[in-house]
Amino acid sequence: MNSQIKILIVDDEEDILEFLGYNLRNEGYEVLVANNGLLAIELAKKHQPSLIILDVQMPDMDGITTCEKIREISSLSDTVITFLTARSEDYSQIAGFDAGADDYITKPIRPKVLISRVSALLRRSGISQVTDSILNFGDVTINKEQHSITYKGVEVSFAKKEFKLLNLLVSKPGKVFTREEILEKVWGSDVVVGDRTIDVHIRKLREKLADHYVKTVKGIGYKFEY
Amino acid sequence: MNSQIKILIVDDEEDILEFLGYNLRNEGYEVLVANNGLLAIELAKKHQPSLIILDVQMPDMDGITTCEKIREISSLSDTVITFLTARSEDYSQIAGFDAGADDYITKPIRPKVLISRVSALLRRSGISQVTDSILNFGDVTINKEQHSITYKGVEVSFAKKEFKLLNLLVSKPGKVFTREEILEKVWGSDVVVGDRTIDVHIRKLREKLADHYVKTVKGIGYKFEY
DNA sequence: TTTAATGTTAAAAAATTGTAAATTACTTAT
DNA sequence: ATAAGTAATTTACAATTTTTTAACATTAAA
Repeated sequence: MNSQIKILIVDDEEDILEFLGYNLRNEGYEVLVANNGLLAIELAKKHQPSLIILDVQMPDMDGITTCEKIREISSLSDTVITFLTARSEDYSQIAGFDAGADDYITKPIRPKVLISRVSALLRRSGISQVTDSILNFGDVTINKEQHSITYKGVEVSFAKKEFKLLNLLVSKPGKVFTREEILEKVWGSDVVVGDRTIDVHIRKLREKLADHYVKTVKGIGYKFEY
Repeated sequence: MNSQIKILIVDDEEDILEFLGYNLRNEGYEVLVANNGLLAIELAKKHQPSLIILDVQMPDMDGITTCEKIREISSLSDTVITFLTARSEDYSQIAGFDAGADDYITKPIRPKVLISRVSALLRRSGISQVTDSILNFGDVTINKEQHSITYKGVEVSFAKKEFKLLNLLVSKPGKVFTREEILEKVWGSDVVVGDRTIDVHIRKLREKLADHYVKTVKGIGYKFEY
């Protein structure tokens, strides 16, 4: 179910808000609306929607500016932003959306197209999974929200770094993460640690889960398989 | 690397084909060209490019018609189509979307804009991730991201150098790589290794895959065939 | 046939990773 | 503020895997 996915619609035209809102609510999304950029930013901060649909042309603060401001908010880095544009609008105007939009939807809007576009966007950014924040891999279940992991049904406690490391590996099962990548993503780019630190943490994961989940690719790095 | 993302360019002007082709190849894309709609459709069917760049104005069959025909081909439903239009052609921009295009690029084309637009399009449609790292040669499948190779469906483990060597050979099937080239690309220009080192590694490849994939060209080097 | 080039094998050398224990850094509760 | 507990890192060495070498066999082209 979509029941907990939040979508924020931003447009100065009441009609559009209603039209989009109606259709999206119908699909089970939780819909928030704003008729101007400032309100949009406020609502976005407060509710952390998964998706923001943003009209380009608005009085006071236009969509592009709003988008840029939203992109500066780190708590919203996972939020997908899509523009709403009239077909006639010169693309170059929209082109500034390198700045941070993920897609654009052109008016006039056909409901079916809207729905499929929205669900594709959410799927693509992995939000439909993240939002319920429970991941399952074989005997391993990860609950990001609760920061807990169960192996074969029983809860296993993971220290902070271990959790982060496992989450990184699990974020793309099968993909090999190089030592550099791991250092960068788990420890941070500026931190310097000894040669064996990663190995030791990998070992902890293997101790707590079955060995076969975390695989060494010698000379390259590690990957998660299940 | 982008090395296996295919882009088909369709334009009746040779200059444009060359210009676009040069710039896209430079970025690592595999570029196909067609100077008319019929050839475009044929090539598209055969190679299933990720992106088709289609000039609107062409003799015989124009871009819009071509686009409509391509959109009827189900195997190409994931292909992104973008039009190429002169800035002044306003109508075609609108008609283009109805015909099934995903975007349009206006002439004159600036290389950097082209590149960023293309990568944005591919990113948006999730293609860069999906296609990115899976190569197929007969019974051999190479997944760079997973750093894994399967032969006839079963995974075979390749050490780092072996993997690198196979990838080099495979990067241009049929091309003969001299020993010097191989040394340079796999070992690096400054490394000095004995005479038999390459042979031993080639042997490893042959052990793990069927013999016939890696062929010796005596006095010159080795090539990959399938 | 001759001969330079390549194939084959096993073993040595080098590189990389695994592990346990000790140390240091942090947190938490008293 | 201090002690105790937990987490993170380092160290030193073991184990494993990869890469190279070297000696000899085989092959294909001139």
